[in-house]
Amino acid sequence: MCTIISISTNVILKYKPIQVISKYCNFYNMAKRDCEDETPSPKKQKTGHWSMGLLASMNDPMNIVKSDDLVTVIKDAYPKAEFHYLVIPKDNISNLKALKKDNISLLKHIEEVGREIANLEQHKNRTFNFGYHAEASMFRIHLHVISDDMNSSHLKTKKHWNSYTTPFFLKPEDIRKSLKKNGKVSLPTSQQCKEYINTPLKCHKCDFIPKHMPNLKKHILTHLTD
DNA sequence: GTTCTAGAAC
DNA sequence: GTTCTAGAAC
Repeated sequence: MCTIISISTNVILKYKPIQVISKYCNFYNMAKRDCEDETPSPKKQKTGHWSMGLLASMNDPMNIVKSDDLVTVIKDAYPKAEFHYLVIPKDNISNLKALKKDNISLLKHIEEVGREIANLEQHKNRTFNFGYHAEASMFRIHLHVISDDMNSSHLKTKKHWNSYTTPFFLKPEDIRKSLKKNGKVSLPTSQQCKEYINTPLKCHKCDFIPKHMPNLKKHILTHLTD
């Protein structure tokens, strides 16, 4: 856990400008403290830094929806729709930038498992979207499998909304294609990511332009079907 | 990733 | 005065 952060911090130190270094060092120190804390609280000992949350979740049998040799599927702890799952590889791939051509078959498997989950009997008459966040907050790549109702008390901010409804939400097949073609994943720049996240709110199912999030949340109820 | 809250927007 | 958003969290 500490090793991963040390390596990525070294890379950041090599390439990022000073302001960003300070931001990441701060993040590094927080995570490092969690790793090194000799007398952690029981809660801390279990979960560690929040960015490690997925790893803790996938190791807790209570959270596991399905697993096989290659992947674990968990329910998102803060679902942004009525159904929201994460398909996570057992192989420790920290983020999309760490993907190699060798991982293409694993990515295909992740998508297959995602489709299986979406096609479960309990999800009949539901439409699901599949994607990776261009900039994820949590370690270990994870495919979002999310129903398109977007109806959830945990969906609160413009960032939440736009992270699933703009090109910030990367199609799994595009990830695989760019990996096959270029040997690495082509990702939007951090500036592009900011623009996607700051895109004015718009309903994902019609032309409705909401005034603000509460307005949008009320509006999407009109699209619900059962 | 979430929580909290100051101050902007209404 | 209330609602809403955006940024800090050491």
